[in-house]
Formats: sequence, C-alpha cells, structure tokens
Amino acid sequence: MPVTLKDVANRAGVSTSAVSRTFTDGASVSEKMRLKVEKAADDLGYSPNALASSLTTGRTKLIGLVSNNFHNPIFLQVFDLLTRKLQDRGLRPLLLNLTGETDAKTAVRMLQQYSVDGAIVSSSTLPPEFSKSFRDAGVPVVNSFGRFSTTPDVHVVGVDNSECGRLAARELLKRGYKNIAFMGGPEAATSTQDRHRGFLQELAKHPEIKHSESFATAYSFDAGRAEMQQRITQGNMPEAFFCGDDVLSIGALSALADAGLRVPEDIGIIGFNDMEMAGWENINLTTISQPIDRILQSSVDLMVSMLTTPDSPPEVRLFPCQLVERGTLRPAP
Amino acid sequence: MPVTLKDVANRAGVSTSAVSRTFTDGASVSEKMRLKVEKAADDLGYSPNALASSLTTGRTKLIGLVSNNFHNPIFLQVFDLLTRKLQDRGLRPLLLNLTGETDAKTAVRMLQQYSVDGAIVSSSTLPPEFSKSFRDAGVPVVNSFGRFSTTPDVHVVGVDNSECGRLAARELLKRGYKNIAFMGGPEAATSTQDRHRGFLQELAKHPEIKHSESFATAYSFDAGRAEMQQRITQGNMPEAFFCGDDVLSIGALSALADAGLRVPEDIGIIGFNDMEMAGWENINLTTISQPIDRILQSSVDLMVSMLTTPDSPPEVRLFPCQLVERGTLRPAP
DNA sequence: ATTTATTTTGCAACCGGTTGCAAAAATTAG
DNA sequence: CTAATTTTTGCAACCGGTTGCAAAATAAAT
Repeated sequence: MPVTLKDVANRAGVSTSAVSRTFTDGASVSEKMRLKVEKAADDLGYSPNALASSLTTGRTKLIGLVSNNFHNPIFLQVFDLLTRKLQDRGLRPLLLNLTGETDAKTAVRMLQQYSVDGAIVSSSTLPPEFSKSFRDAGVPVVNSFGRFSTTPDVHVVGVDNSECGRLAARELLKRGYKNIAFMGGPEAATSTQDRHRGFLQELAKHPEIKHSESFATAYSFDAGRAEMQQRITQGNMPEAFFCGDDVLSIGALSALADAGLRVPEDIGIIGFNDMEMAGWENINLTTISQPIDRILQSSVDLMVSMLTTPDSPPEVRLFPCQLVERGTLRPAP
Repeated sequence: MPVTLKDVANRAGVSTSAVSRTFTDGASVSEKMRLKVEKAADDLGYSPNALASSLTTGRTKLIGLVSNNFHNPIFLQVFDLLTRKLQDRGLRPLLLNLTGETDAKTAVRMLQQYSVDGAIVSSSTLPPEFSKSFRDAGVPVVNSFGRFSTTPDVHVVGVDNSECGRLAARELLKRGYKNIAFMGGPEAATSTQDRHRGFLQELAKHPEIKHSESFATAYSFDAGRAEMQQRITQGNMPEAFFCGDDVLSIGALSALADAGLRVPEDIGIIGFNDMEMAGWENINLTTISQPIDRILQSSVDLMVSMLTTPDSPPEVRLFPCQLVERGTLRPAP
C-alpha cells in the first residue's frame, strides 16, 4: 500500500539516490531530474517516510513534550500553542505524561526509545533532576516555565518568579493594604518558592507592613479553598492575599464568599497566571499574567536552534509579567 | 553514544539475531542465551530503537492524537487520561493539532509521514470526513466523542447525545418546569444537533410544555453569556435552560447573575459534561456527566484490538450519561 | 576542437533492527 | 548408541531511506 522511494525511482527510471536527493533540500539535482522525479512522485502519491530517513540522518523531528501537569487549564493553552508552533517548524510533538512518575530513569528511557530530537519540559512542579537527566542522556532540552538560575543545566524559558512576587507585593502596598498575606502553592514547587522570596524581599523594605504566609497543598481549587477556610477559622485575617495561582485564588474566593466576606471590600485577592477563566465576569480576578505565547515561542526557537547548532551553552530567557487589573483588589487611594 | 544491537551482540559474543530475539517476546531463545544477552545489554545500558524496528515490523507504536479543541478544559482531562492509557499499553501519543485546519489531505499526510499505527480522533466539532480520510489512507481510527451511526465509517465511542437530550428534558419536567429552553452550542456541531433532537423528542410527548431553543456561536463562556444576555433582553424568559455544555452554562449563569436573576429560584440551569469546575462551590452546577474515563478506556481498547486484528468492522460504543445533582435546578416537588 | 573544471548521477554501503531459512545443537525415540 | 525430532542459533537479505565516492555528463577555458 505505501509507496516507497524505490517505486518512485522505478517509475521515473532513475536511481533511488536521485529521488532521495530531490526530497532533501540542499542536495545536488538538476532541474530536469527534479521535474521528472516530482512528476513520478505526484503520480504515485509518494511522501517520504520520516522514520526511515531518521535512521541515517539521526533526526526524527520528534520533540518530546514532557509534563506532569494535566489539571491546570493553563496547560491546555500551553499544549495548543506548543503543538502548533512545533508543527509550523515541521516538528512533531510526542506527548510524555509524567503524572505520578518519580523515576527520571524511566522517563529518559521512554524518550530514548523514540529517539526524540529534543524535549520541551513544561512544568513548574517536575523536579529539575528530570531535565538534567534528559540532557545527560544526550537529549537537547528546554525547560519552559522553569526556574531562573545563573548556572542553568539546560535552557530555561519563563518568568522571573521572584520579580512577580515583588510586583504583587508592590501592587498591594500601592493600594494601601497594611496587613497582607502570601498564599502559595505546594512548598516544594520552585515557582512558589521564588514568588514567596520576591514577596518577602519587597516587604523587607517596608517593615511597618504586617504580613503572613501559608501554603496550599496543590495548585488546585480545592486546595485554595481549604487553605482559605483554614485562615478564616484561625481568625486574624489579613486585608489582602497574593495567591500563587489563579485556580488557587478562585478556590479562595469561594471560601470567602461562603464566609460572607466581600471581595474586594473586606478582603483583596490578587492571583497569578491570568487564565481564561480569570476574565470571566463572575470571577473577575485581578491577577498577574505571564506572556505564555512569547515564552512558548521562545522555547520552540531555542529548541530549533539547538537542533541546528548543538552544544550552545544553556541560556535563561525571562519575560516580564504584567498586572491585569480587574475587580478583586481595591483601587489605589 | 547510543548503544546498538550490534554492540550488545559483540559483547555477548553472539549474533545480532540472538539479541534481537531476546528482546522480541515469543521468539525462540534458550534460557542460557537470554541470560547472557540480558547481562550484556544491562552492562551497556542498551534499549532497542523502536523506530528502527518499525522499519521491518511495520509497527511504530505511535498513535496520532487528533483534536481541534484546545479550549474546553474537559480536553485537558482527555489528554491526561488518553496519554496515560496509551503509555500503559506501550503506545506513544503523537499530538496532532488540527485547529484551523480545513483540509483533510494535509492532516492525512502528517499522519502518514510519521507512519502512526493508528489515530484517535477526539473532537465533536471536527468534520467526520477527517476520520474517513484517515481510514481511507489505511490508518486505523477510533473517533472518541463521535456521533452515533448505524453504519459508522470508523469505530465510534461516546455517549448517545440524543438520549442525553431526552434525559435533560425529562429531568426538567420532573421538577415541574412548564416552560423550558434548549441552549445549544454551534448549530454545526453534531453533538448539539443530537442533544437538541433528543430534547425535542421528549417534549413531543408533552404537548402542554412550552419550549424554545437557541444556539450559542461556540462552546465557550463568552458565547454562553452573550446568548443568555440576548434571551434576557428579548424578555419572555423560560423557567429553565438545558445548556449544551458546562462552559456555556457558566457563561449563562454569569449573565443571569448580572441581570439580578437568581438560580435556581428564578431560573433553572442544567449543563453538560460535569467538568471539574462545575463542582466548584461557587458554581455548583447541576449537570449531566459523560463517563470520560470509560469512553477513553474503550477507545484505547478498540485501538489496541484494531492493531492486533485489523479489518474488524466499525463498531459503535455508547455509554450512559448521568445526572449530577447540584444547586442550579430546583428540586422535584 | 581539446583539455580542464564543475556539476549531476548511480553504485553500493550503511543506519538499527527483524526474520525466513538452513545448519548446528540439544532432545527424544527406537 | 544411532536415528529421528525438535529447538536454538547464525547467515544473509531486507525494511525505506541517505550519502561518500567515483564515473558520466556538462560547462568553461584554452
């Protein structure tokens, strides 16, 4: 059924090399030959078998898309953009779901078996060892939404999370809140750690501001809701919260609503991510947006450049975040 | 860098065939040989190159995951489950994003170039021609969330959407609503058409019930909100709505809230899908759930069985939907 | 019209495995 | 202890392409 190189060669009455060459750009083929071959290929409906060619070229054009986060809606957007951007470059995304996977070795083996040309690791909760293992196994990797480092093991693209923490703190201060809180995601997530650190850095400049912090067990609605309920029953509530994620914020909002606390009149909330839902009128969450499109574009660009020029030193590309003003924070006085 | 079959053969002092055989189950190898080879393979850290073997076996274990819906959060769950289930079976999901793709030929070529063993098409908005083209190109396909047909072109797994429409209607009637409405997604989506049909079928049995219908332009929050606003300004509101999707419902809820209409006191809403968010306490949407896990499990099972026994006639597997009682519909009297 | 430089083409080996076939080794039967 | 079977193993061809090299064809130079 599938028509092969040889079939085309026969029909065109030329060697297989000639056919191969007309389909590899940069190869030496005369115009006459090219036409003859293309004609035959068209007639037969031939398209080259990428897998077979990968055997000799060593390139599969397969890119592993590695994640363990299939719960935050933001990742649907990530997959959407990433797959399209890869497709545009003639690359194919092979999805690797590492949910519940703790052993980097297994993951490496999976990638290797399919000889992916590279891997884009998209997660802020996957331990950095994974990326490193991939690289050590000889797989070029880009870590999207990864952690800033002055000595990165692999390419990192994302935002400066501690700057985001500072931004959130500044914004709360600007609006005159005197007693504020940080509500993070899981303490083990580097993104939460960094945002927390930035938050504290900014507050260090304002010793008169009271502040407190707590951590939800996950980046999820339920965790955010539970954590906020906890804070409410404990009493001694701050005036405003910086929540480490929108889903978390929405959970928190729901707990506040249940407790009869009004937002932003009684309590202010600022989230993080600007997921689609944050803009929905019944949620209307003031939040901080990451430039997802730019981050992913840059990730793909980096991947492509690694494929053409291997051994470029790991690079960190950070993009600025932005406040998205909506209705859950009182205006500056 | 990568260690090959030959390397292992050399080290073990045996032929390459022997090595190949120890890694293919069902092949004839003595215990002695197997041990010797496994030892050598371990020492070298060998793992077979799946792509190379695909050349001769004709199986790549690559399964195309085809979708054009990267907006409904329900699909994140779909990808999560699908990738895990495939991985469990030793298959690898190759993601094919057909957003904005209108030409089935292009899509087919993409699949073919990577010689996927099969394709799981997950979408209720992708034209059925796509699935058919894939099949015609010799790619086994399962259409998840597809449309029921007595003469299906390909395997179809999903729910009986018209039965869901009937279920929704029955539920509304049971609760004593006398004037009800159907608010569908885009009229071109088969899922909307079928739910609509079922809805009407049920109402045909109750001529005393007033009913009306309208269609949102997409399965999205904004479309649902806009459509509901439209209905409100038109006046002449029904007592309850069956919305063709949860996201749509949530948009509708937001419009109702803005208009000062209380749910379920003034207006009842029943959604469809039971996405995670529907259960969030601040949304608390009464809805109809599809057994996503079973649908996807069945899809993967069907795919696997097609790979082992090709040419089985296309089958339709429909699973029952279920009411999920929450707070947006008044209780039965 | 020759000679020389350049481009185009085909041959054949190779990429990393798999597999039909026949020879070799191990079992079982007589 | 042979002869007849059955199992295990290696050889070599093949899967669908790619590519270095040298021969053949063209083009440029003298």
